Amino acid sequence: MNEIAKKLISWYLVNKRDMPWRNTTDPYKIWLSEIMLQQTRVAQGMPYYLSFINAFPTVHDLAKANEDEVLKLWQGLGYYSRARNLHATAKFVSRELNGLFPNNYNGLLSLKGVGDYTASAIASICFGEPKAVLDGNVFRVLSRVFNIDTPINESIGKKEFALLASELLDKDNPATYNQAIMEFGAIHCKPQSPLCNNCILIDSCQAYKSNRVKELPVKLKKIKIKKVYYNYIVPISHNNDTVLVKRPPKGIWANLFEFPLIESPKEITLSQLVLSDKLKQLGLESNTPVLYNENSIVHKLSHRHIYTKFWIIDVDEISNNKVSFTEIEKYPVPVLIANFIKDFCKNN
DNA sequence: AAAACGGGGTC
DNA sequence: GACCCAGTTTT
Repeated sequence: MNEIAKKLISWYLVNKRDMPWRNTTDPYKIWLSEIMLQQTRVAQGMPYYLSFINAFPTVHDLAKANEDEVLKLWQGLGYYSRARNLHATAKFVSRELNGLFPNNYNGLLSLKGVGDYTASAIASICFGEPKAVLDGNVFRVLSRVFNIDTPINESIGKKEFALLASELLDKDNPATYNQAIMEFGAIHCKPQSPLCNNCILIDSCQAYKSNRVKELPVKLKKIKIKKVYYNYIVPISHNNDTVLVKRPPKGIWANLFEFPLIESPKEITLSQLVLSDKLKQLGLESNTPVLYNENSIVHKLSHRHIYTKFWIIDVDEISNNKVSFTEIEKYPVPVLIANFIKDFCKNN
């Protein structure tokens, strides 16, 4: 075993955090944890993992659920295609594979929602297959230890780091090694304020030697944030019913529920809202909308800022997509909508 | 190769 | 405000 792998594993055995998915090699649990932790911090994913295992102890239980139930439990975790792919894969494994997950990298890679990282993680942790994981932590640790400034989000960089990662892998113990380098990146070789003054790799770290730790890893192509303007129409009937509609199966918040939505190129006023014939299409032209929030609520996602206004309309009766406020919490909704419902119910 | 896809933590 | 997180899929 190479010297760096040896040090990482020694460090890991002493410093690893105790996590529920670290006490098992059950592919179902490892798979679930890996999907949940894609682009997600452990602290954020943990409560979701526990509630999923509680609700769906086996892949068969998850397979039997409705997609709405799965999305509801996923609510707030983001990247909802993960939840839909999770459910689809559970149904596939339960029904087509007799509940047995593929036991190798290539088989795992064919599952929906399982890419190179996740297939490597499951294959190594559950089956001891010598595949090196390459995630944000590994990019960071390797870029620093070897002082590599190739951009990690371009294909040339991915190839270079993938080669290096597989060379460094301890092929006799890929499960421990992979978790060790990720854990080391997560809690020691952190993005900001890495703990260089007390580091097991201090003698090996080329970036530290060159005082370049802060600059690594290099990532190019900053994402551009788009502004969008959402006007939600919230009908309220006398007996406390409202309307929720299901979003389309593609795009942001796919298959989640929301109030009827009118998008506009910029913020609009009441008169502009009434002029739009959308209200007519919705059959909600009986009464005048009342703006609920004086200032637009800015909901910030990584790639867009959503400027949101909620408009309340009193109506006599609701014909389509009727939802009672007493049952509204059963529907999976974006955090933006959940926040509104919470605030609205507090004040009414 | 680039864009789309969430929400929350940290500095 | 900018960056990042146990990335994958679609365009």
